[in-house]
Parts: sequence; C-alpha cells; structure tokens
Amino acid sequence: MSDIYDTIMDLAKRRGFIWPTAECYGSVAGFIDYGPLGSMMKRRIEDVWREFYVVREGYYEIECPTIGQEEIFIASGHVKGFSDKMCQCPHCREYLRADHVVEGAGITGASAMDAAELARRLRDIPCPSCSEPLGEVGVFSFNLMFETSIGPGSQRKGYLRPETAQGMFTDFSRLLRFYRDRLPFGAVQIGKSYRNEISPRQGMIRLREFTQAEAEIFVHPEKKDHPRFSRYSGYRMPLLGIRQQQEGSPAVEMTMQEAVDAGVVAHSFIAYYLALTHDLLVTIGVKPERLRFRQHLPDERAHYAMDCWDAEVYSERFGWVETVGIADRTDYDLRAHEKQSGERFSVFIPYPAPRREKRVRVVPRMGALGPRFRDRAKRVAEALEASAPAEGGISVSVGGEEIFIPPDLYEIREEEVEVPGEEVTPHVIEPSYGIDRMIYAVLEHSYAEEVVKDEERRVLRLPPRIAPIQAAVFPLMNRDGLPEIAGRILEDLTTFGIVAEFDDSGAIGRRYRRQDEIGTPFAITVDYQTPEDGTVTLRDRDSMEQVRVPVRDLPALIGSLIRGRTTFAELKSP
RNA sequence: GCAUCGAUGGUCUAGUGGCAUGACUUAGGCCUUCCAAGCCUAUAGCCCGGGUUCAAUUCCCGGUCGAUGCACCA
Repeated sequence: MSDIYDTIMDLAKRRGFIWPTAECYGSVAGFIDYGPLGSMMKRRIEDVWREFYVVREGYYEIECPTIGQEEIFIASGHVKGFSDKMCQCPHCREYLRADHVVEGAGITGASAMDAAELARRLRDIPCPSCSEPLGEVGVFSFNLMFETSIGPGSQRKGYLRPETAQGMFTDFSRLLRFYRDRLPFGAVQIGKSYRNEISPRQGMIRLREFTQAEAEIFVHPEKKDHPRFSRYSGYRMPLLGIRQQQEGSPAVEMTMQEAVDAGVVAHSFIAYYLALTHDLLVTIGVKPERLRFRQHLPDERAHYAMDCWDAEVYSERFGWVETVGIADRTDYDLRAHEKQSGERFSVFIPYPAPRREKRVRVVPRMGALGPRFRDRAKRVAEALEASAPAEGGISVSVGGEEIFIPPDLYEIREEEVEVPGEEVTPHVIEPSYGIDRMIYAVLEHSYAEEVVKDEERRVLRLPPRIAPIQAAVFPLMNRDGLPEIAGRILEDLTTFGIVAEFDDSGAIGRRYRRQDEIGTPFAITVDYQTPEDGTVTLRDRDSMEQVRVPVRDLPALIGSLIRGRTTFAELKSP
C-alpha cells in the first residue's frame, strides 16, 4: 500500500528533511534524525511558537535538564502511574497487560490491584492470545520512562523526562519571584522528552524521543478569565464538545465568547488558548479543514484535570492525530510537589484592604505548665496552641500519649487580628504541543501533486516563514556574466539574513521544480534584461507566475514577502 | 512483544548458487533566452551476523528495519 505517508516520508528522506537515525548501524524504531532542511523547518516552527507564547503572551522560556532525579517523577506520578503491570503468557510468550486481562475476564477494579493480587487472579484465566490457562505467571511493571543513574556506581536513580512540564513546576518558587509575586504568570519550555514506548509503529507520529513545546500558566483558582480574552473572543472555530461526541453530531462552529457563555468550554483561559492554538497551527501550515478541537470525555480525562481539549490534525494515513493538548490541571502538580518536597508552592494574595478577623485561641499558661510537665512542657504547649478552644479542659496527644489538660493550665483569649491576605496555590493551565507531529502534519497538508504540461509537479506549499530555503537565485544561462550577477544577488540576500540558494545546473524548469519540491517560496532569475536595466524576474512557487522587480529592492522585498507583510498577488497587480 | 510478508545504487526496479539489469536522480561537459527538453561522460547497490557450500545477494538460522493483523500507546 502506498499512500501519502509513504510519499511524504520518501520525499523527506530524499531531500534531507527526516532520516531514520544512524542508518549505518540499522535504525531503531521511535528515533529519527532531522536532516538539514528538517532541522531548519523545525526551528522555524519553534520560532513561530515562541512568537506566540514568549513574545506575545510574555511567558518566558526556561531550559531544564532532560534527566531528572527520581523524586521529581515520584511527585509527578510518573514512577507509579506511567508504568503498566504486565505479564507474559508461559505458553505463547505473548506480553499482556495484566489488568486488562483480568478486566476482560469480568473482574472489575483490576487497575487498582497490586502485582500479587493480579497474579492470583490470573491463574485461572485463559490467555486472550492462545486460550491456554495462564497458570502461575509473574506480574512485573514496565515503566515507560527511560531509567538511568547519576554519578558513578549508580548511587542515584534518574529518569529521562517524559514531559518538559515538570521543570516549570520544580522551578515554581524561582519563577514566582522572577514575575514579582503576582498572578497570572507563565513559563514555557521547548525541548526533548522521552518515552520508552513498547512498540512505536507509526513513523514520526509516535517517537521514543520527541520535542515538546509546553506552557505552564499559573492562575488564581477563582480568576480564570484571560486578561486579554478580547483578542480572541470573536474567534470562530469548530468545537467537538462532550455533547457532540455523545450524540454523534458534528462539531459546532462558534466564537470563543459563545463557547464560554454556553459553558462548552470551562472558562475563558481555556477558550483563549484553544483559539490561539488554532491560529498558531494555521499559521504554520495546518489546513483549517483538517483541524478540529475535541474535548476529552469525562472518563478519558485525567482525574485531576477539570477540562481538557485536544487539537487533532487529520492525516490520510493515521486519521485524527492528537497534536496539542490544552488542559486545566488545577493545583494537582503544585500540590504533588509540595507533598514530595516539603516546600510550600503558593502565592500570597493581599486583600484589597486588610481584613479584621476575630480569633479565638488557646494560650498556654507556661508558669503552670512548666513545673507540671518539665521537659515535655514545650511540646504540650505547642499541641495545646494547635487544638480547638474548649472551656472545660482539652485533650492533647504528645508522643503518642493522650494527656488531659485542665482549664487552669490555659486561658482562652479572644482577639482581633489584621489579616493582610491569603496564601493561594495557583491552578495550572497547560497547553502542550507535540512539535514532531506538527511538522509531519504541515508536510502532509502542504504537499501537492499537479500536472503541468504533461509533467508531474510536486510542490510543498509551505507558508513562506516555515520554508527551510526562503529564496533561490538562478542565472538563466550559465554564461555571459549572468552567473556573476546572480552570485552578487545571493550575497545581498544572505547578508540581509535570508536563507537563499544558488543553482545554475540544468534547464531552468528543472531548477524551479527542485525548489518546488522542498517548498522554496520564491525564485529569482537573472536573464539578459538584467545587465541592461537592473531587473530580474521573481517567481512565485504557488502560482508559478512571475513579476519583474529591480535588483536593488530584492532583499527588503523578499524579507517582507516572507513575513507576510506583502503578498505576491499585490506585486502582480499593484 | 507475537504472527505473516518484505528488504538489490539517493529513488523506483530486473535478476541470479559463479561478470548484478534498466530508468530516474546527482556530478562534470556540450547544447539551451523562463518551468523536470536533448547528447556525451562519471559516481553509486544486493540490510547486519552466523551456518551450509569449492563458491551465498540468492539456501538455512538469528537479528535490525519496514508494512499488515493482534497486543500496547497519545
């Protein structure tokens, strides 16, 4: 079967976008190399992402290690939750998910069972693969994280991070200080993450090492209105909400304001990033008609997430592929790290005016407590202060012992205190992008074949700002001084920061085709008119049309075309 | 991971127990005044390891990668 995926990957391999890794040793599934054009394109896509998130949103980028110590991933739940309990059938040697087999036999609650319990239940269940009773099988954990050790003699366990997000959480206190103790703020990270997939099959769709671009935006739990929501409130796009999925009805098109008002989206922070993501994906070359936003169903949502949407991109080979996830993760991550690290991850929110609060508290009479309890007096006093006020004596527990404190050893004091504000654990809004999947989607969506004069023309209609090579310069003939002029034009362009290529080999048509196939949006041809009046032809990749422009305008003009400030159509008919 | 099938220059492909086809691409040259034209020349290949054999790209075993189904996964 040869479909568009094969066509795209063949082109990507031939022309230097994407290669199987380390082919001389036989590649390994789930790992890829980005070739010269692929690396260039990947960086341009990352830069568009930075423009949206860092420049426009003001969420600065940080860069954390890809190896993290064990505690990070104990806290995040990956050590426990990211591992599957597996067993191997002794008869057919098939690897099976132990909990799935047990559930499949009609026993509920298997996912909560431990290894011993699962092994006991498995004994009488037939193997779903070969139907033999499983008998005595060992149940072991397969963790999707790559494990490593830090330092000599493996004293300290480490994992390759399975997501970039944890870095923003572990740096929370530093980030809060950096943003001068105010909500909301955010930080982003673009980098590699690793998951030791059991059997990655779908080429660059499921990788063991992949690039993520994630933003963690810390917001006040009760103020989930994006301060700049108006920018996207009128943005219209199709949403496939929980209701549409349950009813089997198609996505509904609505503005973000309508989505928030109708309660389809939990709040405007989520809605804002749905729209921003749509905007971003279309900017890099995803076709809007092959893009949809699907809300997670309650049972597929992580237990802590209160709302979660996926941007799914349609691929002819793979169907709808999750490419971006946008979730309200509440305070789950910060709480988890608080628990693991013992540090407090909160923001002090001052009240508009300090509140006066009446407080009743227990004040120990140390003069009486001291002689009575001697070396335990301090701990008794602390326990007493922490306990609820009561008139007729209080029971406290010290060192495992229950002690009754009669009323004469303390007094109950009513006092009025000024409370300037409160400690709040922020909620986290997390847009998380799979860069590699975005790259594949853009390649598939921008690829086109058409017939021009009985000859097949293959063209990547990449947005100019994504194209790896931005302009090509050709002398029409390889003589009469034309190559020299073309060489000078090339230098003008590259000096201006434009990535341009010179090509004088073969017929002019062949050179245009070569550039079409790698998505170069503009080609400049030096012809016999150039030495006479200082103009060249500028050819547009998509329409194959040409205009004559002065050589001296080229750098600024190409720069403006790449940035989308000018369009080729405007040059055609000013 | 299991099962089935496959792997020949960069790409597509013919074929074989004993010199490995052809086309396209690429490079150099000739020609050529705007969309893969033509001619000449050159470069480049049997996935890896082991076995059988005088001799293995070919047959056998193991592995790697890829496709498909199952399982797994976002």
